[in-house]
Formats: sequence, structure tokens, C-alpha cells
Amino acid sequence: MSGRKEDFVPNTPGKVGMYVCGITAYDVCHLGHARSAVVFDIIKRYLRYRGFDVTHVRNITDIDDKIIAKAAQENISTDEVAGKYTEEYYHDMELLGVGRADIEPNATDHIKEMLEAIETLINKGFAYPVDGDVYFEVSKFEGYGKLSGKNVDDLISGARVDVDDRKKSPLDFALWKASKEGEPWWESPWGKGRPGWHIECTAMSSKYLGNSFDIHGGGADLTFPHHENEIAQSEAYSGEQFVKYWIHNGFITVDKEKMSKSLGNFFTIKEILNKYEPEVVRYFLLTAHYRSPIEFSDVQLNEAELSIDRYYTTVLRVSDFLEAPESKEKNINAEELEELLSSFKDKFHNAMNDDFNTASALGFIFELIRELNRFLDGKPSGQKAHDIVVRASDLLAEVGGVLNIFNKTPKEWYSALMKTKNISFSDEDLEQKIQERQQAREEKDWAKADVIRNELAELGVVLEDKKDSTRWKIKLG
RNA sequence: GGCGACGUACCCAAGUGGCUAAGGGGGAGGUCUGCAAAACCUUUAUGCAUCGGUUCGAAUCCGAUCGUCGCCUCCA
Repeated sequence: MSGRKEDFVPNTPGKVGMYVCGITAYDVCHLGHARSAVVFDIIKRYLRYRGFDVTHVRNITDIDDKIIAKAAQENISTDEVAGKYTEEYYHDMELLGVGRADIEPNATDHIKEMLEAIETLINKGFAYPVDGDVYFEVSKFEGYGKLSGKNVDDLISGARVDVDDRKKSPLDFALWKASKEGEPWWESPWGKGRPGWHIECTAMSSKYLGNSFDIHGGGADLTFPHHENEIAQSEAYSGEQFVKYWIHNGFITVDKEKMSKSLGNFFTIKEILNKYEPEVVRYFLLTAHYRSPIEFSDVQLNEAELSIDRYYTTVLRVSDFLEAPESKEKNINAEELEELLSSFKDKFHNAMNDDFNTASALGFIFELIRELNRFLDGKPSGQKAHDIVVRASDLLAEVGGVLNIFNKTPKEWYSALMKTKNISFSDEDLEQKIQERQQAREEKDWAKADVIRNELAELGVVLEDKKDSTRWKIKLG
């Protein structure tokens, strides 16, 4: 609320109430929606990991102008439109590793609560009905603009809002809208109508989290007017502080410009997932701090892919090491790795405690990966080395789990890549080629071995020779 | 016009008062390897848009300038 970072102290110790604005279900989601969902998914996961009892509410707006327009266009009901795109949303989010919220309320299931809130606001003198509409009177609410840093006079003088003579001020916003011919409607004391956009969040958040809760989130574009209006309504309604901490995620940009529906410069999640693994997209979204803009490009996605590959490559090395037959203690030069192991969790926690700095956290993860690789390069063996490697890989898995990345086996990763890269090669064919080449290698027929290796490389499969076997991976970059 | 954010190497990106400016990608050289690949090592910003100021000390605070973007209208 202060516009800067603050120490996090929840209203009730150990418990967190978090409300995040979900989507308006009228079309398929693009990467911008994914970012918001992933950011708050990470926040929730991290808070839970640190022991908070989090109640996460994420609403779905299932009635509004665009849904009505879409329904008319496709000649189906608004419920069908909203239902369809809500399902698409859940599907996309599941692929991206975004967990479901604890409570996922629809606006239209809470008309009663909204009507109750609107009536209270009218009774308290904060709202007025006109011709079947009801408006919130902004000038009655002291402190309007406190979230977005705007002041009412500036807003009025610079108003680009449609002038509507029925409103007392151009800033007043609709709590309830009279329905037009053919539109869906609900009965209300002011006639047939439907809710305005902002009121659903007030009604539903107070129902599920109480009048005052800890975290409210959404995209930075919701700060004004949506969240500003929510504050006005909610605090006017309850007389209590609405939200303690506001969290707004930055935008995805394309050529430095905000990715958005209206600019038409958006890529849908489905389009992107045709080319990249969901894990790559999720990782990409974590490479910058959640408040910063993040530029979408193939270069960036490819780099994310390479980074993840580096992780899985290390996992392969670890399993090779752990599967190797027991042997005597030797080459234990583990000082640096052990030092890092003992400080690693603190580093990770500090990064995440500092406003969920995932980019910094990833830096520490790769620092550990490098040290681990370095240790393995020393060809250590014995119980002590074994324990250290297990400890390192457990730590990596633990923090990967918090971020919900790095949760595949290397084999799953490469098989998945094979699909997204459209490499049509069955496991059997591949194994056969490798066998064939292994034979050639044993006979020191290097020419033949190289032919096979090149042949596979053409198809996008790279081979890595080990002492007495060969591993395949997918060529990246 | 009002309000706000940002500008760190070839690219991406942490760092917001004090040891040698994280990490990833790319480049160059090397170790390893039949050759590769991977991994590792060395190297690639005496400098953090520019100019001033505060301070013993600033990428980090303050001011100005330039540039980019966002919100003020539906928007994650």
C-alpha cells in the first residue's frame, strides 16, 4: 500500500488470505495471463513452503460486455462462452504448472452478495441509483487514488472518460448496470440488470476472506481503476482496511510494447506451447523479477530451454555417479561444495523473502549446479562423496519443487523435447542406431561412428559418449 | 497534460550505501575426449544512460537532462 517493499506481517499470524484477480472468460489466454497466474502460483507455493496457511481465492469474471458480445457473435449463451473459456484457462494453467486456487468463485454465483453490498453502499450514502444503474460516488470516499497515486482533481481535469450526464462526476463508476434488450439480467431493487465489473471482487473477497485480508494481486494494469475502485467500494462498505499488501505483476512485452489483446501483439499460450515445453515457458517467466517487464522472444525462450537442459544434464551426471559401483574413498575435495551446501538454503530463502526474487534465486541454483559439476569432475568416490552428492541433488529438487520446475526425470525431459521439436524417432530406432554405433566404436571404426553421429545430429539428436556407453539428448539452441 | 516505472557487459538479468558488480546465453583460449559433445578452468563491465550533488565511501540516496515503457479507456 505504501508503494514500496514492506515486511510481511499477516493479519493473523501464520495465516494468509490472498485474493488474485483471475480472468474475464471471453477468449483464450495469452502469455500475459500466464505470467500473472505463474507469479501468484509461485508466491502461494513459497508462502506455503515457509509454513503459512494460505487461502488463495481467484475469481472468474463470467459476465461482462465482452462476454455478452462474444455470445451474441457466436449465438450462444454467456454461460456457454464463460464456461468454455474457463475450461481452456484451467487447461492452459495446468500445463504451466499453476495449481488451482482454493476457492474459484464465479461472479454470477454471487449476485446476491453483490446486491447486498450495493444496497449497503447506497444506504451509507456512497452510491446512488439512476435509471436502473447504480453508481459509486467517488467524491464521497476520502482517499480515492491512494493506491495508484492519483488525485481526484487531476483525474477529472485529464478525464478521457465518456461524459455521462447522469453521473454526478465522470469518475463515478457503475456498481450495477441496467440490462439492455437481449442481455442477461438479474432482478434487483433498481430493475433488471447485471453487476458492474469491480463489485464482484468486493463481494467475493469479503465473503471468502473477510473484510480485511493480507494480499491482493493482479496485473499492473488493474491497479487503476479496478483495484482503486475495489478499495473505495470495500472500505466504504466495511469501514475497515481492505487489503494490507498489494502485489502487481509487470507485463510481457513484444518489441518493448505491452502484449495485449487490443494491440494485437499477443501470443496465446497454446501457440507458444506448440514450440516450447511448458516448463520452458514457466522458467522463462521466472527469469525476471515479477514486477519488471519481460520481453517475449524466441531468443529468450531458447535460453530458458538451455538453462533447464543444463539442470537435467547435471541430474544425469548425478545418477551416473550414484549408480556407479561402490569404491574406495578418494578425491574428496569437497570444501567449496560443502560450504555452498550449508549456505544454499539461506541464499535461496533470502532471495525469495526479498519480494519473491526468483531471478536471484535461479542464480543461486545455477551456482550450486556449477559447484556440483565441479565436484563430479574430480571423479570422487566413496560414501562421503556419495552423501554430498545426494545432499546437493536433494536441495536442488527441494527448491525446484517450490518453484514447480525441474520436476521431470531427464528421460521425460528429452522425450518431451523430442515431441515439441517434431523429431520423429522411436526409442527403439534410436537405441538401435546407438547400438550400431557402439559396435563401430568398439571396433574403432571411427568413420562409421561419425557417420551415424552426424546422421542423428541432422535429425536434432546429439550423442554424448561415455566410457562404455552413449547417451542421447536433443539438440538445442 | 497528470501520475509512475525503468535505463547494469555482445544479449538476457540479479544487485538499491561499503570486501574482487550474482547467474544464464554468446565469443576467445584451455583441460578432458579416437574426434566430438557435455562438464570444468581462464578470459570477455576500473565500470552500472549522461551531468552535477550528498557522503569517509554510491550502480545503489538527491537533483537535472536524455531515452524507453506503462497507467490515466477494456486489459494479466
